[in-house]
Amino acid sequence: MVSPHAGAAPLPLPSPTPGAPYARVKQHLKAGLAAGRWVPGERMPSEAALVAEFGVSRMTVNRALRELRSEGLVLRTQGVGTFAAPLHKVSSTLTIRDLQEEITSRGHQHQAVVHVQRAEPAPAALAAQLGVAQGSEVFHTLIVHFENGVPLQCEDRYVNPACAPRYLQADFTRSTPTQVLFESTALWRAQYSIEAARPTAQEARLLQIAPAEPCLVVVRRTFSHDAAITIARLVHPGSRYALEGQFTP
Amino acid sequence: MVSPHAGAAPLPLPSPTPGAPYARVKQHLKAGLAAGRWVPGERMPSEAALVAEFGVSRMTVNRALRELRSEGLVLRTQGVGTFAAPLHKVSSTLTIRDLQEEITSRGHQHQAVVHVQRAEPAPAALAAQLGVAQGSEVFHTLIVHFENGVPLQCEDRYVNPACAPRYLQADFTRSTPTQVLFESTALWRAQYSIEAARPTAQEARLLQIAPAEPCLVVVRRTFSHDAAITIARLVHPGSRYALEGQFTP
DNA sequence: AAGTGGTCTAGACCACTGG
DNA sequence: CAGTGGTCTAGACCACTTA
Repeated sequence: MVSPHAGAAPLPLPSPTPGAPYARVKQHLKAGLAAGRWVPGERMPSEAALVAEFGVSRMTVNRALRELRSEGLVLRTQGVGTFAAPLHKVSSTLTIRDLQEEITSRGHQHQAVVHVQRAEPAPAALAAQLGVAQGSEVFHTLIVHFENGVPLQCEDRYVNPACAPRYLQADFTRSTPTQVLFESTALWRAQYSIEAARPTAQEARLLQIAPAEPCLVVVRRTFSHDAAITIARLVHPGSRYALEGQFTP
Repeated sequence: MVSPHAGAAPLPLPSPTPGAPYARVKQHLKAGLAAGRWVPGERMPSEAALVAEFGVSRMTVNRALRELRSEGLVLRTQGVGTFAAPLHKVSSTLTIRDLQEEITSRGHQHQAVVHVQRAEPAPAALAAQLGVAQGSEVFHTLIVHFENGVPLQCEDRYVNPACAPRYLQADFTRSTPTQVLFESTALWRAQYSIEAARPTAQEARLLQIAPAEPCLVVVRRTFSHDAAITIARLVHPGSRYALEGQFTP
């Protein structure tokens, strides 16, 4: 047969399962895993076995298995075999969205009030984290974000000037620091810390909440290669904001 | 040439870049994106162009591009082309680990105290969320987890009996509810909500904290297919616990 | 030595988009 | 129509593990 499609019968062929062959193989295995057909750690059919079972080429079943592995559903070891992944590791991932994107996607109005936008000498601890000389100037912004007039986030941010020399020229009532910083930078990595804490006196005032109200505090450090780009402290009133996410294996 | 390797020159050939060809193509594009060679939204080389440039087969560049898309770095549209992904979406993912795993991986001691472990008639709201008849019995556990003797998490959990009939027989001082529930279930999905809030009076007492201390509250609903397995409210003292995570594109 | 996964190729057909 | 991505194949060579 010259090609998989050229050789197909001219009839519409009641396809056993719709979709591309690699997807059918993948779906079959996924269903088996969901049904507990293979206990975690148990050996699963080899590529050769699946080739025989489905009558497809090895590349096709290989792709199905490769994707299942990238989804964390199976473990594969060269020379050994494919195994159902032990799902004991209940670590999962949560999606964090950009606040402004979140607000506008809800169809609500986003508004930003800029309280600080200037260069400042960096305190020692901060200078170390940003990787700049102690006492050298860094950019500092303090912005409060509103959703339909309600203060939702207090964003206290320091930026490494070497990474974004024009940062202070931006109009943060129109675009957000995130947009300004990352519109040109393509690849970066970030560290998060999420905790519950009381706001500082200033934060309570800016967010118009009681000083004792619990707040969700996200600290985000962003790096490009090894240079630190920015450190942000994002404070949200606990009564008005929750991080939500989904996880599907 | 019969095979890519069979046809290779007998010389060791100073390989231009180490690694598999598809990985080289992928890495080349990734580096270009990191360097800003293509502005977000800009058109990138077609598969045919990359085939010519790297002297590899189309399947190979296709795999590289497919993986880049699954990593969210490029967008592809059939009949149109491949484009650098707009990085405006600064949504990122955060890893949530199982608390017990976290404690033991720190080399610390984990301890659990069980305060409630019984079947109860489900309140209306809960019955709806678990998808059981109102007033029917559900399993309820209330467990406090300690790290080296310090209370770190108050776990209030309801379980759908149909999904785990033997749940109440477990010894939760030895294994955790998570382990008991998911040692057999292979595929599931979960919804998270993370917020800052004050503890209830009972929670404050169990966690040995002041009633006004901010707490990090994680509510996790877990489903299998469409049946709800369990709903858990995990309360952590803000002063003792933070969720931490990394994000790399 | 046999079995397994990891990878590559050359060429093919298809569906879709755009001019 | 030409160009693009989406997919499949049959066969190949390799590295690795296990017996």
